[in-house]
Amino acid sequence: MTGLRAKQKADRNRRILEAAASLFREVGYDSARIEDIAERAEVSVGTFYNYYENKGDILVATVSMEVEEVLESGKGIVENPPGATLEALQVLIDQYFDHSLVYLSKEMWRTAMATSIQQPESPFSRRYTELDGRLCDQVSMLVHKLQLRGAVMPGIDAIAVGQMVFNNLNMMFLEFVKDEAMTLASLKERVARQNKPIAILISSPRI
Amino acid sequence: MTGLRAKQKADRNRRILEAAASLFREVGYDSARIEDIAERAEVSVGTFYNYYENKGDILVATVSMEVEEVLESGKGIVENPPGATLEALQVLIDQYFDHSLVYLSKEMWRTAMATSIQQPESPFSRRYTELDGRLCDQVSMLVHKLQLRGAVMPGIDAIAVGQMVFNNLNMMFLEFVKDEAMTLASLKERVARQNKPIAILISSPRI
DNA sequence: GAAAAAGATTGAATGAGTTCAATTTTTAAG
DNA sequence: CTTAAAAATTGAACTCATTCAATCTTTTTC
Repeated sequence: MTGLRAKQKADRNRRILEAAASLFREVGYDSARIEDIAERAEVSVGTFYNYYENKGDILVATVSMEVEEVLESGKGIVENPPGATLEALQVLIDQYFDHSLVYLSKEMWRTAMATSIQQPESPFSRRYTELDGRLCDQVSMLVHKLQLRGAVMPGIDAIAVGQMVFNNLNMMFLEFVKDEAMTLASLKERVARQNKPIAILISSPRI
Repeated sequence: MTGLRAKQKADRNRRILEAAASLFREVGYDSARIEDIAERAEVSVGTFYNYYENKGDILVATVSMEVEEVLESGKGIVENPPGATLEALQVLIDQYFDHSLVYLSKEMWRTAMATSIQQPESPFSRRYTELDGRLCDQVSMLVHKLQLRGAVMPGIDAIAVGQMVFNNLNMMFLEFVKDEAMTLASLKERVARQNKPIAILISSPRI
């Protein structure tokens, strides 16, 4: 038996996720009613709740897919970063930022972040948090890689530095999505300024 | 005329805020119904909404009062910080953390933060964001003060460093309130480790 | 292949936050 | 003091998100 039940389940799950993602994009998160999502996915409201704990949950699921892409695209940069410390950090971080608004609006980010904070125990919030952790690790890995190459001084705690740089950029991104008027360019600029001191200080002195 | 209307307004506002704060403390945020808050404040539900845009708003207002106290208590440390850079930073930050759970539960922090993210335009969210900015400035001021004293090297961008340290501790605090199992002690420990590299690097070398 | 068990779906009912037209209270004008 | 205008209050009605007992579908058992 291939499992009819499993197949139907996977199919319904996909339909619900797609229905929600498209509706969120079309009318925004708040105006998308569960009833509408269910209708578009051709299931009942009750079934929706069988697949997702609540409305916020499905948004976080949508966002998680996005973060996964960002994570993937960062891999290449960590594999083979530019030589200078500050430049390497900026290239990776700008990559993160550039990806952020391709599929998601600031409003969607706000709601997703708010949900993951408010209900940290829900399965999709856990996934979001876990992905955040992996992004953080990626930054630490970059610092470590630069250290192996000699661009960053030995003896520096790469993990600690990576966490601080990541937490800073994450908080700055949060400010960015909170402020509709703030541009991507000004976000990058500000974070670049913040990264400069630490990047210079951890770099090996030129001989 | 002293303005009967103004007096009544201030009084109602105080009653609503106190009713909400006490109810949140007694039964938690979710279980406190607007109807109950209104009843305890001796106003109608409609009046509640005349003073606060929504339920989250009044929690953010409560939390803001708390942050104001933290800000105040930090002043003394910035005025006269310990000599060593890392120690000075830790004393200030631990002070922040110790204050955080005196009146507010993790659940209340989560909801307040989530609300201020989701509705950044509401008046009380603005206030919360502004207070966060002032906390950030306080950390920058500390770095600057240490710089004037010679503990931190001249030429370091104190504002940039302060922002990074603050954003990091803020994000770590967010992780802390998201995780019911995480203790205050382990939060402090982790942040201390993260602060160590930057604190050492910006410090003036011992002669 | 029939019957029982397990797993999913369903949508009407529930409940809490939010709105708004009617009403009351306060202030300003004559 | 009376009256008109402005400001606030009120609570019943409304809108969704969420729940759950009844029903239907799939799987397992014999």
